[in-house]
Amino acid sequence: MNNLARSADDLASARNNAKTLVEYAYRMIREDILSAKLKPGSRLRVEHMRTEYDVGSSTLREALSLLVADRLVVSVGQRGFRVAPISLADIQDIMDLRKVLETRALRESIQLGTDEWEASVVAAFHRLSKVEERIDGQMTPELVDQWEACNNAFHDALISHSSSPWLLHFRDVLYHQSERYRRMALVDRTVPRDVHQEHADIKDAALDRDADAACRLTEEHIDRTLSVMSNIAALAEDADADA
Amino acid sequence: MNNLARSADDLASARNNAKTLVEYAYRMIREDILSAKLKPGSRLRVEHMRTEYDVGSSTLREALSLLVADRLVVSVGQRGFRVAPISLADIQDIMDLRKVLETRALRESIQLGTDEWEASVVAAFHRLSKVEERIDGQMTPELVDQWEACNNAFHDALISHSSSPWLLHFRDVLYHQSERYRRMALVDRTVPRDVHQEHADIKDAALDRDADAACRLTEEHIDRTLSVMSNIAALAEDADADA
DNA sequence: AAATTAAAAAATCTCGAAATTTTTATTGAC
DNA sequence: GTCAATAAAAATTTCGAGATTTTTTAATTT
Repeated sequence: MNNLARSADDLASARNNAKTLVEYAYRMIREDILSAKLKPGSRLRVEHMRTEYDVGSSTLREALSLLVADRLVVSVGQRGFRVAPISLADIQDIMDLRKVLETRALRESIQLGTDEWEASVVAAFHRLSKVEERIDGQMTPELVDQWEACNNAFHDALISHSSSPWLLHFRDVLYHQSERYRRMALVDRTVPRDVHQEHADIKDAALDRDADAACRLTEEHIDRTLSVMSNIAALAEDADADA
Repeated sequence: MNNLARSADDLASARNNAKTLVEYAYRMIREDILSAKLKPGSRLRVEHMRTEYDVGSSTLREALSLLVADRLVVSVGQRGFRVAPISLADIQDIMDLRKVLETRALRESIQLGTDEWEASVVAAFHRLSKVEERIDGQMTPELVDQWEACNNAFHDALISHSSSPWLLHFRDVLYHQSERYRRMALVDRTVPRDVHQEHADIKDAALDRDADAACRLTEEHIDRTLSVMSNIAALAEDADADA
C-alpha cells in the first residue's frame, strides 16, 4: 500500500489545477482506486493516507465521503473506510444497466445530434485510434491511462447530445465503475479482440443516423467487454484484499 | 432559515439512532431539504448550520459532501454549499427516467417475487391505505411525513425482488429527488386525484403477475404525479431563492 | 489449553481555532 | 456621480489535537 510514487511536479500541478484541497485529494484517491493501486476491499486508514497524500484528516474524510457517493469507497459505521470490493455479480449488474442507459442516451443523441456533434464524434474516434495504434506495439501503464481517457471521451461524445442530465450522470457513474474492472482486464488481457473495429462500426452507424444498428453494436460491444472482464484474475480468488 | 424548531427529545433520539454524528447531521439536513424547510437554491452557511444542528464544522462538511452525492446539495469551488435548485426541466427529466428504471425493476420483481414478496406488498399497501384514510379529513405536516414514508415503502416493496442493486440504487436516488417536488405539491395541491385507486390497481396487477399491466399503470401513475408537480408554485417564479 | 476479562494501543470521529479566499465597505481619483 | 483601488468583514477551507470507539495484547481463571 505504500510507495504510490509520484513526482513532486505531478503533485504540485495537481494541487494547482484543483480549486480546493478536497478536490485534489478526491481526484488522487479516485485515480488510485480506478488504477487498482488501492486494492478492492482494502482498508483506507485516515492516519496513513494523511501522510501519503499530505492533507489534513478532515480534508481527507471529506474527499472519502465524496467517493462513497460514487460507490468507489464504502464506509462502515464506527470502523472507517474501505475501497469498494469487486465481484462478478457486481460487474455483470453494472454492464447490464450500462447497456440500458447507454443505448437510451445514444438513441436520443443520434436523433438530436448536429453537424457539430458529428465532428466531435469523428475527432474523438481519431484520437482514440491514434492511441490504439501505439498500443499494438507495447502496453505501458501510461498508454492504459491515455487509452482510458480517449475511450471515455469517444463514448461521451457519442451520447453527448442526449437531453437528460440524469441519464448522463448515471451512465457516467457506471462507466467509471466499469473502468476499474476494465483496467485490470487490460493488464492480464487474454482474449484477443478487435476493439478498434467495434468502435469504428459504432461510429459509422451513428453518423449514418442508424440508431437501431448503433444501439445493437453498442450492446454487443458492452457484452464483449464484460466477457473479457469476467476472466480477470482478481475475480477468481475471493475478491477482497487486506483484512 | 432560522427556527427549524425541534424538540430536545427529538434531537437526543436522532443522535442515539445514528452510529456517528456525521450520519445524524446527514439525516437531519436531508430531511430539512426534502421537506423544503431549507429552500431550493438557498445558501448553506457552515457557520450558521454549526449552531443550528449543534455539530462541528468538519462533521457538517462531511454530511454536506454526502448530500452532494445525492444531488440534494451542490458545492461551488471556493464558495460553499447550496441546496440544489429545482426546475421544471429537472423534474421532467427525473420522472422520465424513473419510469424507465421503476418499470424495469417492477417487471423483474414480478417475475422473481415469492409468496413472501406478495405478503410484503399487501402489507405495505394496507399501511398506506390507512394513512390515506386519515388524510382525507385534514392534511397536517405530520401526515405528509407519514404518507411519504408509506408511499416509499409501498413502491419499494413492489420492486424489492429485482436482482439489480444498481438499478435499485438509482431508482432510490430519483425517488428521493422527486420526493422534494411531491411534498411541495402536497401542500398547495390543486388537481384532485384518486391516488389510492391508482395504487390499488398497481398492487392488483402485480399480484396477478401481469407485468405489462403493472408497468403500464406505474407509468400512468408517474405521469399523473408529474402533471401535479408541474403546477407547484415554486416552479412558477424563477425557482431559486436567497441570494 | 480455551475462554473470559482487563489493560494498552491504534484507529476513528469530532471539534474549534488558524489560514485562505471571497465578499462587502470605504476611500480616493477622475 | 462613476469607477478603481484598498481595507475591513465574513465565509469557506484546512489543520491537528483531543475525545470515543474499536482492536489488539496480556493476564487471569476455569
